[in-house]
Amino acid sequence: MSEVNLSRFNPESVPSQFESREAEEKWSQAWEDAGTYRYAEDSEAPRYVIDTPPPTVSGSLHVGHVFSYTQTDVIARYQRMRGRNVFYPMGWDDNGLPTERRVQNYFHVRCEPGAPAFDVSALEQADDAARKLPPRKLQRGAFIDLCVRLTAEDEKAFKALWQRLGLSVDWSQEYSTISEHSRRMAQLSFLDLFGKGHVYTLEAPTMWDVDFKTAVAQAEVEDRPMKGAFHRIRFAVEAGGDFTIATTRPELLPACVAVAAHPDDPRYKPLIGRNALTPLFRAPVPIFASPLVDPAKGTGILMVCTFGDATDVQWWREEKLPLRQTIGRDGRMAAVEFGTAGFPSRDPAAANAAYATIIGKSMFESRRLIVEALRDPKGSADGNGAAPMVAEPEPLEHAVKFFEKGDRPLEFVSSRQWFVRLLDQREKLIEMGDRIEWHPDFMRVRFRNWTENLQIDWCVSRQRYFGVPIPVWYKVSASGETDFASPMVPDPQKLPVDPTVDAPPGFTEAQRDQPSGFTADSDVFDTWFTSSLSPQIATGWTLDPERHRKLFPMDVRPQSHEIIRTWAFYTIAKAWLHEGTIPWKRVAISGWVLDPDRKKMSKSKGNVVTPMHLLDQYGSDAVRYWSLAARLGVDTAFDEKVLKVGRRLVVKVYNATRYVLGQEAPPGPIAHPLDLGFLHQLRHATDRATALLDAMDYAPALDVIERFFWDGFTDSYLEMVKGRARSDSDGPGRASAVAALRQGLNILLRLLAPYLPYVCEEAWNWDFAGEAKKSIHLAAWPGADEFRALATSTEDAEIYEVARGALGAINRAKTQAGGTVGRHVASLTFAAPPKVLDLFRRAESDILSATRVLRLRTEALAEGDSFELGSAVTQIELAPVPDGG
RNA sequence: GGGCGCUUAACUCAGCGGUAGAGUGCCACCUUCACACGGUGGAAGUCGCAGGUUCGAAUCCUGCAGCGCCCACCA
Repeated sequence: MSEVNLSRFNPESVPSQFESREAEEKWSQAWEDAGTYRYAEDSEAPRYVIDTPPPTVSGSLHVGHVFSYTQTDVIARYQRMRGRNVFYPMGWDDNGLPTERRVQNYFHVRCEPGAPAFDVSALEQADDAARKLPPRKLQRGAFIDLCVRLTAEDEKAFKALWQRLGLSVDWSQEYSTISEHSRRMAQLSFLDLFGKGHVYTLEAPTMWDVDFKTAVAQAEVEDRPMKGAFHRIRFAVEAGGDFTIATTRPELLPACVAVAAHPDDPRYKPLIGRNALTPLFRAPVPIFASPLVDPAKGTGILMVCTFGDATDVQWWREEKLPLRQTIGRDGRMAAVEFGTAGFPSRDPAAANAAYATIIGKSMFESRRLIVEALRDPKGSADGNGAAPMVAEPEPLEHAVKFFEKGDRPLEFVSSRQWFVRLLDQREKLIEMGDRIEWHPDFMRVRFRNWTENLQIDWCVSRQRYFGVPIPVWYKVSASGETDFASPMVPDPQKLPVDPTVDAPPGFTEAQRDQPSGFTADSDVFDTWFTSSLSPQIATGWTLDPERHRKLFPMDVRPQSHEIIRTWAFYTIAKAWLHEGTIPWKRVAISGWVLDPDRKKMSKSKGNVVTPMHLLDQYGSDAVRYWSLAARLGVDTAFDEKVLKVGRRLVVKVYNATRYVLGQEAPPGPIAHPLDLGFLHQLRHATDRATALLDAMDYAPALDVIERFFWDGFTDSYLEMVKGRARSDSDGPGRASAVAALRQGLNILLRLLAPYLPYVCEEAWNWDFAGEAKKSIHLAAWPGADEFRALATSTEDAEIYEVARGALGAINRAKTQAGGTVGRHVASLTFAAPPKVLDLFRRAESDILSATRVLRLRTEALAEGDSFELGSAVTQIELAPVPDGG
């Protein structure tokens, strides 16, 4: 039984149209003031913990952000209404190269570890005069301060968008990946891994970006198709004879250290074990056999250089070949001298003359010059009068490795780097991935594939400035040699440190870079090293073990699929290495927003849609509707029509509430079978939506809720009870109708609240919020107890369904007879089996009132005959159109 | 080259073993007292192609094609 009070709501007291912009401003402020979405630190209520993706704030905002973040928010809101203590923080990823570039330009500064201290607090944006001077050099701490300052502005823009969009984030849990806290966490992570032996430093050939001048990790590398050409170049055999190799990188000829052919290739078998002589440089290099050589590719015999590609690195290791690094860290040809131990040559004078032309030149320029030289017969290794280039270059397209943010191909450069050991953890990491629920499930395959195919340990050191410093120093021997074998790390209590500024334990600043003193590791961590700690940063980890225990492992990690191999992978790796567990129970992978031509939106293509004007035009709720109509993991073409549909729903919710709350009746129970039947079916819809939301299927749940709202409520039930709800003669019927309308609306608003937080909050507050004005977003999700109290039955539901069907059948008959909705029907015959007729009669007056039928005849069909409710109207006669006036 | 996903009405998408669905758009009608950002009704699809399993397939299996994504040693 449910009692209703006389309505306290006057529809005239609210605007006749929903003003989204005003509602958004009003309610986002109200929620923040009231702490509606605050995580309750001390509560023992079950928690729901979200590992929010920190957006890169230096990037631009586009609809993709709105799309994926809204999908997380609906889950947060649902769980909150289910009574969970929701932990929903927001981080900002301000760490990394994009920010570094912006800060350099904005303030006209450069970072240089070891630069003198400088107070940046008064530094302003550089003006033209300042730009004429060389950039100011800053030590790392000062540079980081500027980055923090500049990104604070970007973060404001993001925060404004998130608040406008109605993300139910707990803003007291805000963090950024370069903050002191995050730096401390990253360094603690390093110390923990260091103590457990999971990190090591090594001088080795590493993938290197020549523009950013830093090492990069496998996860940040992508293949891009590039035009190239096979160059067929004749080598001499020292004992006599020659052969022709094919290469796409002739500029690496001076770095050639060996020649390889397949062991079973009859053409080259006699050469194995002998020495070849390179053209131009006359370097003697061994010829060895390797099954990795494809006899069908090129000429079937190839030159091995340090380093042309990953196979070169492998051969270099396996065959213990010498290192001849000609490409410098800037991508230009380094100065080397032939005729020395490192660069042997049978004709040093000719070799040096040839090499002199390319010193300091870029890779492409060097290639051009070397090819030109190879066309000259003088360059041949055996002086037989023929040019080493035996044919014109044969164009081809091949995949070349690039740093994902880079513009020029990666080179393999030997350098000292820090690595996290992951190859030895592959099986465990795969196991962790399998323990996690992936939504949608097929995304787990991406994780597995990546983990299985991991080739190298995680290179975490970067030769950059704006990042978390690697907290390491090295001893310098009495003779001035740096001892990389035994790195020194700081006291965990003293973090964060900057080793280029702070001295290691037991040393003083005066001993920096001195014999018998110490030297700093001047590198910073890969930004993923910090980002992969987003759960630990948010919980406080070892700094607040009790809090960490409550929040970790987390419930869900929302993210997009292109960073499974980075963010998801590294976060799983960190949780495993640090605590031997998974970081979260579920991963929710959002799809991409594609442009209407189904192409990925990207700044370079110029097809990016920015979100603000959409919010202005359609309102946040409608934009959210669009985001939430798309299932997890499914890429969706941007379609403004869906925004219109969302807007339509918002307006309908607003108007339906205005109407329902305007109905008045004396208190009375919900007793009419049609009313009970309506609520019974609403219960069904609620149960289905609840089950779907529990499985994170928010989009199908929205479909269920929305469909019931339109078809089950506004288009049918509401129309049928309009008459009874203002009846002067049927007091109990009127009380029942008004109570059921209010009850149904109350429930529907709560079901829609996670999707359309603004309009639902607005409508809720007209009456349902009560004296306390408690937010709908803290109201309970409609549950079984609530419905049980209504004592509905399946028979009621049958009455309601027959009534809906009859309404449709009569409307159809009316339209076909040429009538309109408002036209009265003089007489109508409704033919159905007795059982259906019986159900029909229980709601007859409501049906007739909604369809304006004046006189009804019923006709009982034989039970068991085929019968369709849609064609139950067997006769209809419209009433005459009343005279105008 | 390997893997994953998608292919259903003009458009955007649901359905995933039992007689083809929604919304938009289109057509007709309606100033009906919540809402014209509305209402009522209608037309519209051999569910990418070819096989197979089944009493029955858009739905399961196999193969193929197109699109997209992820991955793969640049000779």
